[in-house]
Amino acid sequence: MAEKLKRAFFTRPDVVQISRELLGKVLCTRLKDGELTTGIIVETEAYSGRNDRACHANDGRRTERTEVMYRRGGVAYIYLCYGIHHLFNVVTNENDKADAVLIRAVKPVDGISLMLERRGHDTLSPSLTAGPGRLTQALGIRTTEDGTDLTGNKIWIEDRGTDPAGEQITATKRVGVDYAGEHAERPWRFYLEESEWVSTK
DNA sequence: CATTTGATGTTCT
DNA sequence: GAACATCAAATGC
Repeated sequence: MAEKLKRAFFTRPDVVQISRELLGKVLCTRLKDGELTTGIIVETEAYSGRNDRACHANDGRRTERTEVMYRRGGVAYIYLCYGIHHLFNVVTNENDKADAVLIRAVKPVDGISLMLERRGHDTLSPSLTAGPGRLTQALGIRTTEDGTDLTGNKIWIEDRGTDPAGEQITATKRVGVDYAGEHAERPWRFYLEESEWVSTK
């Protein structure tokens, strides 16, 4: 039943559509300790490398940090936010088209005890994985995994047949990008309306 | 409760 | 120096 998403899913050109389709998919990690941790994606945001001032790689901006966004879809773009938080993005589109989807929240599924340990929590609550900096800590994702191939066996995404119905999906403006002017108003953030595991509503 | 503040790497001014 | 795709702890009602 569970099927790992293949390269062709990520190399498609419409990052906004991919962002919507990632809701209900399962983000999985099996890192150094060898233990599986997973969560259902409940909140995403789309960023386009062209004509989107909210995107780090907008209009061909190339730095050491943004270089992986220019690679072929299906790799991880992980960067340090505010010097503290490791934020995980899925790179999409073809080579030199710097699009990406930020994963903002997941609902824990497998390896919950390890996720609690990584976060220093005693009990299960939305603060475990609701938020882009929180879910990466719970899943053990760090900037050292930047550029990881998502068709490999360290970080990947599965379709377990848990896709939401269209009416469960809410589209709003993206969080924390007011500096992007009119582009900040685009409804490029998607989340599952009835989920408790969304960062903010 | 709500609001403020401290943490701090990368990028731009 | 300042700003930033954030979070948790402290402070103020």
